[in-house]
Order: sequence, then structure tokens, then C-alpha cells
Amino acid sequence: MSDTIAKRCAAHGLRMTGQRRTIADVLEKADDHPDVEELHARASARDPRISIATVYRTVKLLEETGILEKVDFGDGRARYEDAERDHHDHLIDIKSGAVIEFVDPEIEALQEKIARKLGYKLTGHRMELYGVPLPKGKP
Amino acid sequence: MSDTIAKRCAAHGLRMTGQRRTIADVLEKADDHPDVEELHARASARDPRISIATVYRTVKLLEETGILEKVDFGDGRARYEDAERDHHDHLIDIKSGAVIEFVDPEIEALQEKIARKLGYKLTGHRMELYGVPLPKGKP
DNA sequence: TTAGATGCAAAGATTTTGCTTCCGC
DNA sequence: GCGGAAGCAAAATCTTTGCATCTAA
Repeated sequence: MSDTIAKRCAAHGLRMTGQRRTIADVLEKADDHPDVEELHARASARDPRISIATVYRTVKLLEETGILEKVDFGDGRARYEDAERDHHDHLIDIKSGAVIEFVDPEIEALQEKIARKLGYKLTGHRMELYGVPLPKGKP
Repeated sequence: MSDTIAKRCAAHGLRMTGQRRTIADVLEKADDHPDVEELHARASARDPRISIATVYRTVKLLEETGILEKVDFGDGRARYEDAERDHHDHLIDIKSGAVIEFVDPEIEALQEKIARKLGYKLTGHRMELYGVPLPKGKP
């Protein structure tokens, strides 16, 4: 396992203000995919003096530092994940909006192979599957 | 091969105004991935009386009708592709911004399999690979 | 002490919408 | 002629930024 987000911030020499500590901890504890407004709501609950501009500035800084990764579910709002988490893709329930994380080594290997075939070295990828729940009992 | 976008619009009972015909043809002839502003620029070049609001309304309508598909390269602007085109994914050159389209049957099959394993029936997916060109001569 | 961070509000960027006028069918 | 479509500008959303003030190191 890896260091906390706050520790990685410090390791990168970022000035650790109260706001950054709060936002880092909110991100640390989030096991869903909150957008910036939701992050701000959770952070405000602990410290009402945090402005949404600071949340935007902080997540952008942490993304540039490589501590967070931006994810985009196509709804026009930015979401952020801990970049140190094991890599994974997303399956999104288009009825409920639920997000299921998964990883498949075969997919990863294929992506590499395809990129190479096209003359490219992969630096990253994004995959989102959209689906509806299978009726129970159907194979 | 399939019908033109304009013909599919008519087949769906959409009222074919001059603006819609122009926008449909611009989309038809685009072999890149123009955003809405760029679509408007190309349409305006042929008919200066087209407003950007109409372009937005038209692409949204055509998406809802299933004639277009929205694609999202993560830059905050919406792009649209002909939905009747053969399905494909994107590889994006992160240096030049060039977009390479590709399709891989193994990936498609794996995606289906993964969704099923997670208890879902796939209704769509989005995959974008990001990469840098391989130096020539390296295998 | 001081460079950098924050809050607030204004500005940007993209997309949507209300309303009047226009036009395809 | 009628109902949907377009133009225009205002509004809605999400995000960034200018500037005065504050604060971590």
C-alpha cells in the first residue's frame, strides 16, 4: 500500500495548509467518484471556510503533481481519483449511475499490443463501459 | 455502406430545413473530429445564416435520434461522429493531438465478457488510448 | 518575513433556453 | 395555415482568475 495523499503532497514539497489537509483527507476517504462540487460539500462540512475555488485549485495542482488523476464520465463534470490506486477501468450502470471498477489483464495487454501495432507507445488510457444490469438467473 | 446523414434524418421524419441539410452535409464530409464551434464555422462558410444555437440543437437532436454519437476527448468540448460508421475506438497522439481510429475484435469480445462477468449487458463503451509516436526502427 | 495560498467575486468557456419570427410540409 | 425550427441574446453550468488578505514555513 502507498502513502496517504497528504503525505505525498508533503513529499512533493507542497505547502500543507489546513484546506489542503482537509481536501486531501476527503479524497482519501472517498470510495466513490465525487465531482468538485461534492468534494467541496464534504470539505465544507469539516471546515466551512473552504471555498470552491480552493477545491478547484487544489485538485488541479494535485493532478499536475501526479497525485490525482482526472476521470471523466461524460457528464460535463470533472472527478478525481487517487493516482496511486491500482489501475482500473469503469463500468457505469446507465440506469442507476452506479460505477463499478474493474481491471482485466487481457485488456491491458491488448491495448499495449494495438498501440504498438499503430506505431505508438502507450502513456495512458481510458475505458468506460456502459451497461444495464442483467436480469437475475440469466446466464 | 449506409445512407447519408440527411437521408437518415428524413427517414426519421425530421423536418429538413436548409440549416439541417447544411449541418448534415458538413458532418458527412468531416473526416476529423470537429467540435461544435468548428462545425458552426464550416456550416457558416456555406450559409452565414446558421447560428451556433442551431448547431447545438441539431447535433443534440441527431444524437437523440441515434444518427450521431457523442465522443469526448476530455478537453471539455463535445464532438460528434456518424453513428452508422463502423464502430471504432480512438488512439490520441498526446503530442500532436492527432486522432487515430482503430478497431480490435478481441477488445470488443473481452469487453462483452467482462460486462457479463460483472452482471451487466453492454449498451455501449468508450475507449481512448493516449500515446506518443514510437521512434522509427524500434520494434 | 515572505512567497505562496485563500476567499470572494468577476470573468471565461461551453451549452441550454425563452421568446419572437420564420418556414417546411 | 400550423407547428416545429431558427435567431438572438440571456441564462445556466462548470471552471478559472484577479486582487486584496492571510498564513505556513
